[in-house]
Amino acid sequence: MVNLELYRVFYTVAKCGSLTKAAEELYISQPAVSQAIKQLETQLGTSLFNRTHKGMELSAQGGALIFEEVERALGLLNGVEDKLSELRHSATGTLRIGASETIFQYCLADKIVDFHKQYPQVRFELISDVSPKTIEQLKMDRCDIGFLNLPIESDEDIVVTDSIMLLNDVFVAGEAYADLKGKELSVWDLQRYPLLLMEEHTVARAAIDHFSKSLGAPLQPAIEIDSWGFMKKLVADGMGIGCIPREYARRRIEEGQLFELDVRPAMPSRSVGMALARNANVSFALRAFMNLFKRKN
Amino acid sequence: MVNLELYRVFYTVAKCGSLTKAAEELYISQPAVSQAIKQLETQLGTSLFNRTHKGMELSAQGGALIFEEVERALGLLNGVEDKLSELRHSATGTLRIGASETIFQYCLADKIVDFHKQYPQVRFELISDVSPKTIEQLKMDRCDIGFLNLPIESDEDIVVTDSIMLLNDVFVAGEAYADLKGKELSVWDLQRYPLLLMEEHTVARAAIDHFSKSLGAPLQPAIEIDSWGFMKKLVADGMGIGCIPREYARRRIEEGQLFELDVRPAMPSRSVGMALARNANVSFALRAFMNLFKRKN
DNA sequence: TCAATCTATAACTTACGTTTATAGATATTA
DNA sequence: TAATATCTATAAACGTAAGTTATAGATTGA
Repeated sequence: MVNLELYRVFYTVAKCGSLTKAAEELYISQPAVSQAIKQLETQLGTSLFNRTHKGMELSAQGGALIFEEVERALGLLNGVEDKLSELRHSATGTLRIGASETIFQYCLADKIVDFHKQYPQVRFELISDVSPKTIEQLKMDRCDIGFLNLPIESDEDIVVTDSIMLLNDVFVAGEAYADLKGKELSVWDLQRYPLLLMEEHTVARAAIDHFSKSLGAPLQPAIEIDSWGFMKKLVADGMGIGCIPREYARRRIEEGQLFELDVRPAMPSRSVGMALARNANVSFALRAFMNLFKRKN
Repeated sequence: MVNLELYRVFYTVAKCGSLTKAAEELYISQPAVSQAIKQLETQLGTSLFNRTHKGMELSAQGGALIFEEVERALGLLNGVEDKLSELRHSATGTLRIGASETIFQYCLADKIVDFHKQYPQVRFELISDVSPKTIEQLKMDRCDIGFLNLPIESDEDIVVTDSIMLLNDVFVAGEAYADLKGKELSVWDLQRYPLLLMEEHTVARAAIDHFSKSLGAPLQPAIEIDSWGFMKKLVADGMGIGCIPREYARRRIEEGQLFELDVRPAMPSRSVGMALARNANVSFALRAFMNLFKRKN
């Protein structure tokens, strides 16, 4: 098996037409080049060059037969270097983002649109899954960055970079409960109403459960739902009182379809974080995308 | 600039999915492979593999991006080795033959046809030129083998392999000179007839000149010609007496259009030789072709 | 918990590629 | 016809990069 470095020497000599010039180009001495060619010739069992007084020229039945293929091969390998280097120094390639549908919708959609305007060369791959699954995706190198509902279990292979958004869970109701507008309520008061809560095994639900239990007033849902959008609709239709991050319900609240109950104490805010696999490559594009979420001080 | 050998390691690891197996395949130790990959990764500035408990898998934003190109490049370089090796071990490629038109016609035509039947894969390049020029062609690597009218000046860069055919120059005439049939003649007798001789600066002419001068009876041509075919026609038409290798005029003699004069002493025979450039590659095809001219003992 | 399989790392060794120095060959210039 | 310049080839000495051995650490499955 031939040492591939010899092909680089071969190519350079062929292009320069001279051992001496090739040596300069390769930043090695002329005898080194001479020996390399000799070695390649013996290993291939063929003389590749005609030695003339003015230098080296490809022999018709040796070097000339292989020159173009060697050229293409070296071109490909150079391309490989360039490709990766470009990937690190300019915003190209693919950005694989993992997050829950909710986070995509409420936290990322705008950012992704903005980013795409600025760097149209970057392709997106959006992988929507619940936060624990997103962590798996990160570990399995199925996505480059994940956006997670915090807190998550600490994990060796995952680096949580930042908290990019605060979520404030609030209780909301529709016109059917207009009498509650402006009234100060406690968690105990809520137990008397039909509650619409996010389904179990979600960070949002865990937050409510933990909050209500720690106050000694566990809340039971009348209806469990797996989508914020659906919850908002049902609550607006008067099905009961919902618990939802204020940020997700902003529009309906502004439009008056929903109003926020004045529950005290308020639930502590949750946050959405940004996570990377510990050993992942951080491409230029990824870094640029992450910058969109830098805290503005 | 990345050491190209590292790509071979990269490729093998990618295919094997394991450092350990790649090490076996490459006949080097596992740590050597581990280090090579590490080195390639640092030189390319990117991690190429995901290390898992079951081995190495290409990372989506690293190795997977370059794998196919590396594969193609290595394929090309392997192809190069195969191509040259095939060229030495089977009859393929191109055979570039240099010779004078005459030699092509009278000595080589049949052989080339035979060879082509046996090795249809071999392409021919026929370069017809006078013998001294053919020597130049050999030196300049424009042909692989030359067929020359001997003798030639001895030359450092040329190896004359063999004498493949004897040429016996004889004097011939047509029916116009029928009275000379069967008569024994000397060179002096010939001086009285119009002679058709090959033009100067050819081996054939030099042979006649040398022969006649050494006998003290230099022969002057009435007509100088540059083609044996034309000479045969003119002689047959009665323009004079021609001097031509018997081998070239065989058909016309057999058909009775020409007859051979009984000149004594006869001219010494000349020969056609086979010549190679001293440093040339001898491909399998070339060797096979040369075998056609082996003396049959 | 033990055995089997991975990869990673450190320290040592060796062999390959490089350099230096020089010779030889050919063409160009005076 | 020297003398100079410019090629490549070769030998010997050298130094480093690549490979080896040995071992650790991590994960999986019996």
